[in-house]
Amino acid sequence: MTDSVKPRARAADKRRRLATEAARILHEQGVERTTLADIARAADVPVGNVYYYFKTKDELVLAALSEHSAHLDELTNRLDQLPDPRDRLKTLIEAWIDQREVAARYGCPTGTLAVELDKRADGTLDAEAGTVVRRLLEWSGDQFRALGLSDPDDHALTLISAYQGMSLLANALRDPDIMARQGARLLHWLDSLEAPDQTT
Amino acid sequence: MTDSVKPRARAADKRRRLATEAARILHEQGVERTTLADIARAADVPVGNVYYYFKTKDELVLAALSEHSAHLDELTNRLDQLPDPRDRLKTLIEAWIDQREVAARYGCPTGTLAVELDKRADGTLDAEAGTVVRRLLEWSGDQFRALGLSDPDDHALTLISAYQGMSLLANALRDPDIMARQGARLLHWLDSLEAPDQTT
DNA sequence: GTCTATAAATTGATAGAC
DNA sequence: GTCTATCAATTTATAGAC
Repeated sequence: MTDSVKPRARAADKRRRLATEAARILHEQGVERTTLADIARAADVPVGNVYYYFKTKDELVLAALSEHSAHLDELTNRLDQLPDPRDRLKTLIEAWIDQREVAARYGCPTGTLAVELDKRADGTLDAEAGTVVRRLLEWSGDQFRALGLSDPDDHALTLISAYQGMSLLANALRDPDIMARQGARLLHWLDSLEAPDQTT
Repeated sequence: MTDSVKPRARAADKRRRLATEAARILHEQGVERTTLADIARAADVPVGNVYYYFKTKDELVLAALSEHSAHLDELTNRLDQLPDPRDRLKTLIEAWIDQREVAARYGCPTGTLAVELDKRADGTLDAEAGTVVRRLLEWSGDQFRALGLSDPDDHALTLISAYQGMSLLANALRDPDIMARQGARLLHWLDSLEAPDQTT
């Protein structure tokens, strides 16, 4: 009875471990330079066994993307607990600054994945990374909208664009300080935004 | 006499053709997904002959980077003809907007290369893409400095970061309009910048 | 469900004829 | 200088034993 449960639990565990390690290694090494053997080794799973859980390498990439997507959900859910939309956005920016060392070393996980997946002939995964970015854009737009700002979606575009840009530059120049400086500027920018006066 | 010149001229031509096509194809397909055969075919050079001009694939990547670097030089030299630094920056932004279709399809050539080269274990090419970005940062910083603005280097960082960010988003979402909208915002931002009053 | 062995294909790079 | 043929290594994916 107990024996029939354990293997199943371990099987689900292996799948999760593979997805988790895939997310980490694909971020660090990139999609093309990462072999299935790399991921299998990190997840402590024999190479041939990988195909029992993921039929192709693309499916593993997709699983990694889902991991990042889940992390994003977790973060926005936590931010939604804050009553003030402006505080939510500020806390988001502070989270980016906190991650500056990782960003300087490997870039934004979703952003670099988007760049890499775009260069693939397949065409099946091209849009997937865009979906994650779009969700972040929509959540940000909601916050600007709640603040009563005009053009909330343009503000969201500016914010996320700034994040992707500073991550890329921090990564290209290997300088985490870029994240800190541009992050501080974004915080100041947020403070300067005012809703149009509705009383007139 | 004339015969001895022709082959030499054609040899230099082949090298240039290889570099030109490498720059184009590496931008479109990415470094890892582009084979030497791809570049050789596009440059109309037999595969085995490529190694006479470039000893390794990395050297071809480096040559492609030099091409992009030369294009950047050409652009800034042209912009330097304009008397007003602010006009130089505005014309630069307008050039970005003009390239929106290419950016939406393949991203910024230097930016995507920087992302890809960072993911390589080699370590020899990691810094090379950063060098090109840094030159653009320095040129921009010079313009802000000429305008008498405080923190010219931070302004440059904001500008180039915005460019990289909007290119990445336009590419990830396959939407050239993002370049147009964010470009317009940058133009407005440039107009709003004022030098600190020196008379007081 | 798990794992080993190996197939099948691709690709960076070289040898050597012309 | 130019090109063909090919090597050597890597990597995705499968077949089949346990």
